[in-house]
Amino acid sequence: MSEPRRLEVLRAIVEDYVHSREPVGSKALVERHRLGVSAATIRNDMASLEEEGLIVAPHTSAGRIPTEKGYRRFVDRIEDVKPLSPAERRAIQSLLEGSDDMDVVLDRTVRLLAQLTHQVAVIQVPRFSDAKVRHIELVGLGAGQVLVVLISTTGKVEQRVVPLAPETTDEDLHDLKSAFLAALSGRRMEDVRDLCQGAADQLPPRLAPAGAQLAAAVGALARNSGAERIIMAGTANLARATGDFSHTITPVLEALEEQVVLLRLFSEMEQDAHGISVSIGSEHAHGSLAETSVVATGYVPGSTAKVGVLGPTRMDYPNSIAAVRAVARYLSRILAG
Amino acid sequence: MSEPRRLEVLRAIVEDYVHSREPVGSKALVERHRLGVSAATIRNDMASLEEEGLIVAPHTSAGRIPTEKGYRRFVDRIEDVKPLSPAERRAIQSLLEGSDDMDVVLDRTVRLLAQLTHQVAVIQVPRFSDAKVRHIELVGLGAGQVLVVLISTTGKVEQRVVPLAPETTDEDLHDLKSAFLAALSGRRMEDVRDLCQGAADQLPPRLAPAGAQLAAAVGALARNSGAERIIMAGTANLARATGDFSHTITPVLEALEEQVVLLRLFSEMEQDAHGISVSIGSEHAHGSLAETSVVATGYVPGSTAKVGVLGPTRMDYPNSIAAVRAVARYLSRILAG
DNA sequence: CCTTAGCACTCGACACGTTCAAGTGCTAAG
DNA sequence: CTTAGCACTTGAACGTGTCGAGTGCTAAGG
Repeated sequence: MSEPRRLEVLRAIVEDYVHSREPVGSKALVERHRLGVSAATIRNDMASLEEEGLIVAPHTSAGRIPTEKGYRRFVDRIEDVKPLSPAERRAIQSLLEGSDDMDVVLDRTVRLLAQLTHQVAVIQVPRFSDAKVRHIELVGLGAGQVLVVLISTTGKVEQRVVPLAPETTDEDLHDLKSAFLAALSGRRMEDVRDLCQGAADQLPPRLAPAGAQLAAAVGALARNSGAERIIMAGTANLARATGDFSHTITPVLEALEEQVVLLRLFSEMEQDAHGISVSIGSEHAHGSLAETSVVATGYVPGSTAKVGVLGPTRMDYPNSIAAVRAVARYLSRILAG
Repeated sequence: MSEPRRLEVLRAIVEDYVHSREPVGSKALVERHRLGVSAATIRNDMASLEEEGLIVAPHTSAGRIPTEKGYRRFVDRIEDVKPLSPAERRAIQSLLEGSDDMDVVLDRTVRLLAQLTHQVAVIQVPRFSDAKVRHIELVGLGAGQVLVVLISTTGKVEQRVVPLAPETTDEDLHDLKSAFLAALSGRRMEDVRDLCQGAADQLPPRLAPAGAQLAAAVGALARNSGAERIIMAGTANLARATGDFSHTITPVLEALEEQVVLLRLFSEMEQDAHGISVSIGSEHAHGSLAETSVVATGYVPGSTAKVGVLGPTRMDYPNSIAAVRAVARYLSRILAG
């Protein structure tokens, strides 16, 4: 009962089960894989694997299916990521080339990844904690409304419409803009809120009320600029992959709408040796994602931002890992260029 | 066999079926509704309704379920929209008050509507075809990159990062900004593209290459500013409502990801007497939405922008109509204020 | 002409028993 | 350690019979 062969059996079971969605038995295994031994031997191996908790039999006379622990062992044993097919490489290349706005690139990427893996693809947009204030613009819209625009050194733009006393003139706005610009230009986004306060306090009394309101708005924008956000695509794949278990898809869709859950999950994942994180089923404590796995990796060196896919525990891990890694590499190359 | 009673029977069938999801028979009908006649009479009425094509029996000895035509007749007969419950009114009021950025308001609204109706809620963000250029800003980001910001009179901000020859100085940028601003300020968004071309042509030769690039970018932004967009929430409700028909939920989710389908659908809907559009099942030709209905209405007087819900044909139309109408009213009030 | 009671009829849902085959664990021999 | 053989378990599939919901029809009554 050699250990390497047992793991080979586990691999075969996982592969067949992912492919067929049905418990796989000893006989089918020796037929589909050249294992060089008979079904009886496989049965002995399976018994050991079951004792180890890597596979289970749903009922007495059915084949075995991998447990979460089994998937984990399987994933950990993946040594070299199989490269994508030329067609897939071409798809990535053609879809992502043509430098564009970051939001556009991320949007395309997430769709592409969903298509490549047939899973739900997710991208956490990078946060740039070291962003600084590059510019501020106050634009009167008439009707006592002012549009406040805050631009960071990373090219991120936040805007908000603020109601202001109608008697505020364009000159007043100009003065206010100068004051805020002087106080904030080049400062770190995290500090903006406090600095706004200070700037507003030093304004001439005539501008004080407007200044206070604007300070609050700018502060909110700065905080907003650091807000984490998630974009995704391919939720339809979830329905297709899950079969007819509507009770299992509902909580997942709910969790996906609550971006907070995913953000927490991402932040808790630990990268493995290949720089890719895989979280399987109940390994993440979020109950609504009990039967789903996540494969993710970072794509911006300095940041915690991640890109990945999410699907049923019974998913094609090698393919997902390969696609996620490839997409992340292209992505970071594009964003760096 | 009075016509009014027959329609009353149809109403009862629709209501019961929506509630129970099971074919409803004559006996159950007289028990649950005070129709004042016996089951036998109801049976005669049902036979007529079936002949009219308003209801069908899935098989010989089952109750009847409404056809699309039946739902249509039912919806057309809704005279006065039942008002929302006080609790629901309060929910709307408390969630939507506190004036904020439009995107934030729309985001909250779509979630609220999904919660109120237990359906998928959809909002088409308004396009403002009469928007004019309010401001342009060029912000150097270093590394030969420039952030182009285009602000419309409606407070909409579009931005894009453009690569530019690194030797372009801040002064050059200032000149370019002045040139574009002079050419575009106050002009209609639709004309921006052509005007950009003209402005770029008149630049001094030194700035011509940069100007051409920027002109292209600004033109793209202007067109982008008019792009239609859709936000939605409550996809999990779809899974819950659909039961275990995974084959019916998949194409719907796919259609929802393809915003184009929804935009087309919205544009093709015709408002009924109450200003609310209801499209039932195959009334809209989009195959993937064969068994789904849409209830929608406009919420910005001048625009085609719509807010609505989407769900299975077997949905609670009165409630959906009431919620959509109420939310649309609050929304337009907020956006107008 | 409409309503109603009664009745025969249809047909899916359900419960039950039987068969079938996949798959296992065990044992004994190589 | 591997393997063939075999008894055993058990879910899935199938056929059968019963049950009941629901219908359509007919004939009688207002």
